[in-house]
Amino acid sequence: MRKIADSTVRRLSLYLRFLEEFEDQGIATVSSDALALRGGTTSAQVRKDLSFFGSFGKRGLGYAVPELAGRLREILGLGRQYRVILLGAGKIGSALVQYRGFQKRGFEIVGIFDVDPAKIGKQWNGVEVSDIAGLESGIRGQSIDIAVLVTPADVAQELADRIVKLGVKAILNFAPVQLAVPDDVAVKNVNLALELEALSYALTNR
Amino acid sequence: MRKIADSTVRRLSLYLRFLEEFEDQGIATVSSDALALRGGTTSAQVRKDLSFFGSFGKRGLGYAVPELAGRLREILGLGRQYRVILLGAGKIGSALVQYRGFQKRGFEIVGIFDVDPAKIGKQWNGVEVSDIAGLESGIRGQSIDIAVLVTPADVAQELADRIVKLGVKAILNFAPVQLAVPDDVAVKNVNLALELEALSYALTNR
DNA sequence: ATAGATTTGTGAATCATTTCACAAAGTCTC
DNA sequence: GAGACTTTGTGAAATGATTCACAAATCTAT
Repeated sequence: MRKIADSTVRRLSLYLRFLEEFEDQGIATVSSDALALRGGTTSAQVRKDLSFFGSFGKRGLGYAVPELAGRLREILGLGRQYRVILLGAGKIGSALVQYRGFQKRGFEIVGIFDVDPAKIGKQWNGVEVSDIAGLESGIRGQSIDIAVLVTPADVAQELADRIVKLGVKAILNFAPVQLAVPDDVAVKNVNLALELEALSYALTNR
Repeated sequence: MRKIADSTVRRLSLYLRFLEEFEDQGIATVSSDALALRGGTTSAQVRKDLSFFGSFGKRGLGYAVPELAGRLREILGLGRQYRVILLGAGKIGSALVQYRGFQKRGFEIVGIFDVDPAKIGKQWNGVEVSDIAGLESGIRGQSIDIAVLVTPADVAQELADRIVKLGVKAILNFAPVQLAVPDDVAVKNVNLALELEALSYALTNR
């Protein structure tokens, strides 16, 4: 498959969200212009984004809302369950476990690991927190799709190495470090400090 | 000032973090190549990024670590305190309040607001949670630099409108919606669902 | 001092993304 | 069903971001 820009994939996710809104409102068809308006972009951008994957619209009419939503779910790979482990049972991890959007989209947390003896053994939303020392044996045989790294910066790389060795191909990294991983492992970073500093920059340079 | 790409600003933040690491290790000078290696980019990229703001290096030698760090702090506007309010006292909000990096970089949480009577009145890290109905009177006269939106999606836009009216020029938005704000207000989105779906896409299309 | 090795700063070239603009296909009205 | 109107899909053009490549500046060693 042709290389699709990251920005395009992000917009597809947005479009899907908007389509679901429209679906709830009982709207049957939508034009690229309406989608663009909702998402703060242009109609040409919407059509170009979709055109990478096929042609889903009807000229003169627009897109059938449920159909396009279905196609986008397919493209984004949302038609199945993903098995997720959480590395780090701190504040952010705790917030994530209870985040409903997680479950709703098919991302199921099947394991939580930490080093803190005070946390190990506790039940978190029906999942027991395990000792991270037993990571390898704990998930033996199970296939894990995504690992969420919510640890201090200084152990993030070491843990990334361990989960890569276990065959995990996708990492959502909250630790404020730049992870080094093989090319076939996808990493997305959520870096709060970076966002704040970008705001600081915006406030300073106006 | 010339328009600087968002990606450039993000990289500057990264460089600053690396420079601080080097400073801790007592390294006095660093080449664009060393910085690039640490950040997973190229030396030309580093030099180009910096060149938008001046020329800070010495040919044949590299960059003086503390000096460049200082310049970057200046460029990013990190030389001062920012007054931050938190809208929404949920799980994520709670995690943010205790996040040390926040304080360390000069972002001070001066107000927390929620609708839940069970939360109003509680002390969070020394800051009292206030009724969001009193937002306008609560911050009267105080200047607020940044608002962090950690609310359900359905009230996010309404709250954004209210804080924009109060003169806030920067918003960090955790709600999974696309906010509509005037051009002179900077918005950064942190959208967990989007990141997960980008990973889902990456896992699907390989 | 000189020669050779480094490393910056930056135009030019390349590569990537977005926007334009319009033919083709369809809808809607009367 | 004819004509006016809408809206898609997509090459081509424009804009934006990254990489190349090299002169100029400085350092190091002798």
